[in-house]
Amino acid sequence: MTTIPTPTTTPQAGGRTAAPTRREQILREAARLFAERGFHGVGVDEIGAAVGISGPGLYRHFPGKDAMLAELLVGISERLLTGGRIRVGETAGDPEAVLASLVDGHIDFALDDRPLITLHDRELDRLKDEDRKRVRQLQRQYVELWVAVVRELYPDSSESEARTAVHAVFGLLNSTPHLAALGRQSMEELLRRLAHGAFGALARA
Amino acid sequence: MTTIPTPTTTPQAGGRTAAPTRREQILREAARLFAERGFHGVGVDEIGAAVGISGPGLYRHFPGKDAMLAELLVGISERLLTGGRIRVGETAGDPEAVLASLVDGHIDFALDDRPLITLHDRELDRLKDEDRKRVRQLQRQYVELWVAVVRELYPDSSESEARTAVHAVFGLLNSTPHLAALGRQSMEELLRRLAHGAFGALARA
DNA sequence: TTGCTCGGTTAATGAGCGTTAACGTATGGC
DNA sequence: GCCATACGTTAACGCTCATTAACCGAGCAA
Repeated sequence: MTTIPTPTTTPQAGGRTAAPTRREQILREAARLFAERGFHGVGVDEIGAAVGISGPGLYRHFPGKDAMLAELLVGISERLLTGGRIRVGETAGDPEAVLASLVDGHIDFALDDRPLITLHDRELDRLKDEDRKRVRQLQRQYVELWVAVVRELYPDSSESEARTAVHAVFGLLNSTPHLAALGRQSMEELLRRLAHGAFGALARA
Repeated sequence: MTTIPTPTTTPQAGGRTAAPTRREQILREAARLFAERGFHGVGVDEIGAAVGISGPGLYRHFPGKDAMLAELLVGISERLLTGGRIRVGETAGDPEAVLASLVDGHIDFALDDRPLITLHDRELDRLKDEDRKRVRQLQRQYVELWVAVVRELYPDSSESEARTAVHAVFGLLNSTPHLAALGRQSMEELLRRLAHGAFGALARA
């Protein structure tokens, strides 16, 4: 494991939208392949081939295969959380609007980044202890965002009831990767209705 | 791959509930381990150790590691389908009752056999083409069972809408493996309400 | 007893794969 | 012009791991 100029955070600090750097290409393809065949099911040679370089060439960009997975999982967790926080901030005060915004955000995410969503709950255990702890912490905070607003909206439900419901709705929304039919628009619409329908059941106790 | 007296179906043809045969022990432990760490993440030595024998001893009971996974996935798919068919038969004529029964059955299954439910949609791709086709066919038939009754109950929804909703509710119910709190009874009750809430959203179009 | 089958054991084999070594080549600042 | 750096390449190396070989004791039927 030779040391690399590894930019622990995302590259190009400015936030510009330039041509995708090689690093980003690799991450995207690795995500796709990991999601398709599992972390252990994909070889470094395959990942390399997917971006037009061969096997060990990857080690110019990442210290190892593990590091790719770690960056993917930490990255997705961070994006989910900060996205969620922004949405909560935007609509603060109106719990119904907050929940709607969280649902919409999560749907966008599930539809745009299927492979990452898949990885998110499939391959967490392959991480080094440190990374896994970080990811779990981020996940927990994201869930708490939802739980808080759900309890505000349905005060009769208990803490663990709300938390379970949130996890269940995540399961519902993340079921997306398995399907393709139905087109983006109607998919969005349908998932939204199903999610709100599920949450609504918390009221009719 | 030496040939084995491999009983393609389940052992002890009588249907008695005897002490679990060695074969069954192995399958149960393999399911647990595969669910925890993924098919590639578990070694045969580990599976052997889990039942008190060592690595290659498994080959007295299965022709290979793949065969264990195949039997698990085919088995669960068959049980889901036949269970579903029985429930549909029992309550035929009353779509609402049929759907309720399917939901209850699936919940029981998800709560009783978490590891298998996890495997079911995580490791399908590790199967030989033949087995994978068989599993997918069984899954499809099971889904069709649901789709038929959902469309009967909500005639306004299109075929693909109904199918997507069914998959989504599966995702909701199968989210179970991730949690532990809340006790069996209330978990059942909550999942039931969430699932019906989601389906109900198909009406309010 | 004999000898077959059942269910184990440990040691060897051989492939796959992550990682490292050693080596090239363009490019861009000095 | 020079040389360091970035980015690749191919060829080992070494480990893990599924599978096979070779061997063994306990029942148990004839």
